[in-house]
Amino acid sequence: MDYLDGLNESQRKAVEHIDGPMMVIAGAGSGKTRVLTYRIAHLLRNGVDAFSILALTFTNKAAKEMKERINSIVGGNESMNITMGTFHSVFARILRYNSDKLGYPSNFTIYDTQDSRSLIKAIVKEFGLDDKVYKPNAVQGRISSAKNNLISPAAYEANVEIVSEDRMSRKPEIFRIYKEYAKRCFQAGAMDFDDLLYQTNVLLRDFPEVLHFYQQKFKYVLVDEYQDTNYSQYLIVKKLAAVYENICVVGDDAQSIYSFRGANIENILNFKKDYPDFDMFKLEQNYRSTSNIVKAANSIIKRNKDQIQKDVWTSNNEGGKINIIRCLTDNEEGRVITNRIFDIKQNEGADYKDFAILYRTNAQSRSFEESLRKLNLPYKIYGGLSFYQRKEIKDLIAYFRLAANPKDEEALKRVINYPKRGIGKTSMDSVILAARQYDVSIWDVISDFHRYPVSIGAGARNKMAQFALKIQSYAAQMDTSPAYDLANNVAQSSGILKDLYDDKSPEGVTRYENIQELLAGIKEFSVQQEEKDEMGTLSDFLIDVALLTDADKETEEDKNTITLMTIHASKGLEFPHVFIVGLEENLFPSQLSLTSRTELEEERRLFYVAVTRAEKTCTLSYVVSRYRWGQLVTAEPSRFIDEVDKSYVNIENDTRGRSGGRSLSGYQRPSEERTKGFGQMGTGNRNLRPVKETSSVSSKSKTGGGTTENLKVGFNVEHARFGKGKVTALVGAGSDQKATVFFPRVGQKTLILKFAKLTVVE
DNA sequence: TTATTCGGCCTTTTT
DNA sequence: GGCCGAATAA
Repeated sequence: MDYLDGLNESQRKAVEHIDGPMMVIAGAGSGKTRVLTYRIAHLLRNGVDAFSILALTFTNKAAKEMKERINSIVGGNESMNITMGTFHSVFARILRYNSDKLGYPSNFTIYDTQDSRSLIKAIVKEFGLDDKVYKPNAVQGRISSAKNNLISPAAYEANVEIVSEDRMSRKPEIFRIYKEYAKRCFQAGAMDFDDLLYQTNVLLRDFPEVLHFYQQKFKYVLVDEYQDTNYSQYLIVKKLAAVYENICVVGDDAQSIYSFRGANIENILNFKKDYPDFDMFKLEQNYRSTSNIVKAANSIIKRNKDQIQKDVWTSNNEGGKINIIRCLTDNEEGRVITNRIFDIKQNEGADYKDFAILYRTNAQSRSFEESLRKLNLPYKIYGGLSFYQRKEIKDLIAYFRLAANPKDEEALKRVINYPKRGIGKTSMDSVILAARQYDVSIWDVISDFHRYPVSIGAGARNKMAQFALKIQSYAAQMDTSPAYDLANNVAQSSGILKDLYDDKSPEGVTRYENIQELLAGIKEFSVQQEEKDEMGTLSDFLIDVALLTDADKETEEDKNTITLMTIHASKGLEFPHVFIVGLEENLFPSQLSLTSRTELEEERRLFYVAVTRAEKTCTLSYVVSRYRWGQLVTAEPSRFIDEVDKSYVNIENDTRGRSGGRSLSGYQRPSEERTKGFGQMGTGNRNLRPVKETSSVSSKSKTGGGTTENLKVGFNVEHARFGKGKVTALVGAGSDQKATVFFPRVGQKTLILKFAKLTVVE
């Protein structure tokens, strides 16, 4: 039992617990993943069949890593047979096997957030409701939380409390939208993210034989990050584990940060009710952080009222104090933090991957990106616009989705006229109207105009019929060709590849490359499937795509880079040096979370999560004024800064009460010298930095005509084809003026201002 | 039907 | 500052 030696007492006890319900409350950095991994390995060593283990993780990447670690402990590749992944991906697959029972096609589509929102928008419009009142985001939120609490459209309508809430908020028609939304998703053969859990519940509720099958199959159930499960997930787990009760949940109430998507700490309390004789294990020794960081984190979280008593401690070194940095603007924050990273790297020989910049909102990444780029430091942004959310990727995937399931209306609407084939809005509107009247999907209409006649021009009708034929020919290959062959065929014959190839602007080139990258990814998928002796079809690939995030798609070159991400995305990760930025009132804590104590406590837990990501150093920063909605607004330091016990804190550059910014010079001067040294900034002197000109310049130049006499050498400009660049020379006069512009990625270009569309940017 | 511009409205956080 | 939809022009 050599593998047990590396564990501490409480870890080992948890690992050795085999049968019966158990809960592990694991403080931050206490080796939670380790326990989970070792416990599964231990189950396998003790003769438990890998096929009978279900492990639900928070990300697919975590699942992948865990499988690898299990293999390295147990040897062989038994972990391959464990059902492991996120709730969404595991149950999406289970739903696929059983979709016929629920009346869905087995190739059902998974609608992402954008798809659902656009469907809701369309419904609001069709109902003639005001989308200022029925804001798609808000409506979607209502529907989503209904589903997460397993409230069907009918139950929603019948629920007095919910309906009166909607009336109070002057949105009494939400129940109708929900009903129509559910109907249309079903008609389109589509499930949204919430459906993957909701429909799983329906399946297990209405089909006892299915429930029985999975109860027998999954004799051992493990759930990671249990504090972040919602009611819908809770009930799935409860049902599956009801027979054997070999259920192990792992979590930390102090790190519950997903209540906005229905996560419920109550699930931890319910656990005690559901399994009164459960065994509880507490992991309280932190192996990750210095004692200053652990103590500081404890001093933060103890302000929350709602929590399970825990005493997280560490035997690690004291380490440095938590640094607090004040900056004047968000741009300066970017520079200061970036320079700090550079210094630490130089002085301590740290790697880029040892650093993380964590923020509350994705929008904050901009200033850090800019300064990191200027210093030529490698970084990777997680979240935000992910690879799979890019337009060109979504476009191609929409074709794949249609091939798998032609009734997928969101995909159809997306690409029926892309690349352009002369099917305009007017024709589409008539078809949509007809589809509603016949009460069928748009696909039904365009694939059979004889049966569903529509009064539109013969030209448009022909084009649509042609499009339908094309999709049908793809669909025919769906189950017979490997994913890559079909994908490649679709990319070519849909015209997407050509459309992007013809676009020679840097953005166009990038888009083309992205498509190639996607195809390469599919190729890899095909090869992997072949190794498993399965022919991976494109629709198998689609499940992965819908549920994959950037965290799951890490490439070799990303390995040694500085990490930029939201605090939410950082959960479960750790870094030697962590920078938590933007600690300002109304930003962190968020303005939208200040109305109740529970909301504020969740923000505080978020802060706790952020601080506990740090191993060696933790730095907090805030800004005096920040650009928000394009305007400079003043900010107050976050209350959270004051909530950290003063004995673990080192306040730098605190110029409050003194003449502003003076003590900051200690940072700025070296930073500028360094910037110059890299030769990235051109002038290097901030006083000479080009500034935004009056609107007359940009509006004149934007229209493409007119002169740009206000344009000066040294200005930063943007050109539609080449992106951002700097004007290096101007020749000529009036509308014949020529500008020589240096674009970093393209090189020098001479543009005739009469034709060039230059926008002056800062 | 398509291209282009303008104005309104944002914004938490993610599967 | 950026996105989306409506309005407008070609």
